[in-house]
Amino acid sequence: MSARVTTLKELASSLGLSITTVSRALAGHQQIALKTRERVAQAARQAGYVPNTAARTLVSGRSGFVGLVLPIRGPNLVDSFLGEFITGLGEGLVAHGADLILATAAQDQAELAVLRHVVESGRADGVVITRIAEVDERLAYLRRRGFPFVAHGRLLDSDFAYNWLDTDGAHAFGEAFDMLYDLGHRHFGLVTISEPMTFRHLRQDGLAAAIARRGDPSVRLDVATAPRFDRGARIQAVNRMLQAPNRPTAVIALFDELALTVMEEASRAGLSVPRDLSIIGFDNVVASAYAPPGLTTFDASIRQCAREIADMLLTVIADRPAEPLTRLIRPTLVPRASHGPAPRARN
Amino acid sequence: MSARVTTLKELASSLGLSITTVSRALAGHQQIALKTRERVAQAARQAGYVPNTAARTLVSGRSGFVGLVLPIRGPNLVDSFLGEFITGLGEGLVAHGADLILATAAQDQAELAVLRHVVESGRADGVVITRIAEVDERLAYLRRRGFPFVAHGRLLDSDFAYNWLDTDGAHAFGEAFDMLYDLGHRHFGLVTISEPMTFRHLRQDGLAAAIARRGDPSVRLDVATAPRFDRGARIQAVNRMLQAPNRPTAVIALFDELALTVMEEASRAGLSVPRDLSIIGFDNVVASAYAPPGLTTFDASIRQCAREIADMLLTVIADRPAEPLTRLIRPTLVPRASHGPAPRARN
DNA sequence: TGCAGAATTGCAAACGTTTTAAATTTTTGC
DNA sequence: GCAAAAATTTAAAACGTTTGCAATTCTGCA
Repeated sequence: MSARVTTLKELASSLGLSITTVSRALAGHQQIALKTRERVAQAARQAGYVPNTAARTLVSGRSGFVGLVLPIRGPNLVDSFLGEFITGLGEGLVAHGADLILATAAQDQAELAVLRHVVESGRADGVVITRIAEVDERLAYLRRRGFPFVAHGRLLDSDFAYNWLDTDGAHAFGEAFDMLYDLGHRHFGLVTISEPMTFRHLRQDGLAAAIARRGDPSVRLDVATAPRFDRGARIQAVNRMLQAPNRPTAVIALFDELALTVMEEASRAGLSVPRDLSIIGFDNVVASAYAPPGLTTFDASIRQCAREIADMLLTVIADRPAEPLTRLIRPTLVPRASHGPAPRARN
Repeated sequence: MSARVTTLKELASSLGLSITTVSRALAGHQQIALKTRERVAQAARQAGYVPNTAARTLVSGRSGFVGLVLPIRGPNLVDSFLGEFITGLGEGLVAHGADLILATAAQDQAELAVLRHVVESGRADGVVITRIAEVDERLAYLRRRGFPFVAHGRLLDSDFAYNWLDTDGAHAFGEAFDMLYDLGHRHFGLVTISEPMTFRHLRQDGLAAAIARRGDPSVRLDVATAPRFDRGARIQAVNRMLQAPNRPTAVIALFDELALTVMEEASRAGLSVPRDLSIIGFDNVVASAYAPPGLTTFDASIRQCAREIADMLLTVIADRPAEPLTRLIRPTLVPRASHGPAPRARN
């Protein structure tokens, strides 16, 4: 019934050769006679020989896998980039014959524990970590172990170097501010989250820097903060901002989901976007194109980033470069219809 | 620098016990004295011992992994369910201590070759296959090998039994028709794809069956077909349908992306949804909630399905049940604002 | 033909675990 | 206090591969 798997031993005996020779022949060693190499390759192909991963990993110490720990959030929360990110990683890995292992961290489980398990069980040759927190124990752990990894995102400041790829959110937020300023806006709103993620600081700092660069004392910035996954609190915070006696004319949101909430609540409050209120997001999620009037946002090309992360990690694994690899990717503005000139009169 | 990994041998010698005893103690064998088991567990915890996956897999023949082959499509096409699906699989697997292997099939690469590699290299104890085609060589291969698998989707008819979980698209399409019929619609449009995927037939058949059940000769059905990933052709086909002298009053789309195209083109053509045209989709993608006026669709709860698939597969791996496991999940209608009563007068 | 040296092939150990069968220690019953 | 039984522990083989080193075969040349 269930077809057995061909092993090196079987292949060897069917060819009248030793296991060693067959192994070397398949690996393409020059020391094996060309004729033998061809004969072995032919037989292996015909027998459908596929080397056993476990055996190979055991002896070589290399698994050919790259690990990613997937945290499970609430029952209805799916990381909106997961699909893109994984597709990109897969693309980057397959070019080098590597595959991805996805270890899930249950909701109540520390992500670090799962990461440790992946690393120390020898399942992976390197790992990717995402969503870097202000104080990130994963980073510290991996560094302590000297285990190959690439971070998607950066620490704010660190006393050690590591491999990372990040989206230049600071630049994007500066660009957003400049564009809105040039459209006449002076009163800005920022909708952000309360979690200690570094990308939040980087983006906010980019905005602050752009404001400072203008040196215009008439610029004003209101900030609305809510926990990332608390939709109710988010809506409340947004409404507090929109319904203030003197509301901003332009709102920049930390990411699209927040921007979409602003658009919904603005429309619910009878405000017209972008006539009464300009809104700019970040991420370019699919819904941002569909939500009327079309959200102006930044595209970070997650898939491409993930692909590069895979490349970087494979380089780190293979070459262990002395200098850490770092890449800062500039997101591109996706201008849609949610931004426009500042309204003349105030309500 | 790079911390070494503790092995069973080290743990054993530090405890003054044999490898065998330590192995058994950690596995919780009753034959090992309770006191010894506790002592070993304590030492293992303290040393941070994690068993080597490769070694364990090699000897036991079980890897603790479940495989999924991820086909890479065009540069900008990401499977819209991938994130949800993987999250669900992860959730289902983690409960049993299993993890997921994601093998990517490059664009030009046969998915079957990658699947074979995953199966025959012993990387996985079972696999999940999705997007079942009318004639699916993966299914045939896995069955021939007797390798544990669960299919997400079904063959239309098969002379053999296998494990599957499917969304009851036939039922949903029947429900959509009935609802629209009761709203007075008699002239229907179906927007579908040309690829030989079984879900297409199942849904279309469900629609046909519902139409037949009514036995109303005045019911008319127009069909627009386009290749799944050819956006241009899709738009053309939709417009041909919408701009026909006698267009349908209600359109059912094979899935949301097609429905969204219909909504866009309808609005471009100056049609008001749902006043002039009712539209119903399938999948409940995120954008369907945002695209005005809000798409009525069916939610197949991919994440939950994936979770069940994981459970099923783990059962299959562990118990090799004689009878195949099958589950038909009924999707739930998500009524939004894109459907309504049939218009009185015709254009 | 014989021999050095190059070319080719093979033996055996190792990777870290599980598991069978056997050895050792402890307990029990009389 | 001793044999038998029960409880506990261990030695060694096995999983399928890679690889250092040794063995064998071949080639060219005297």
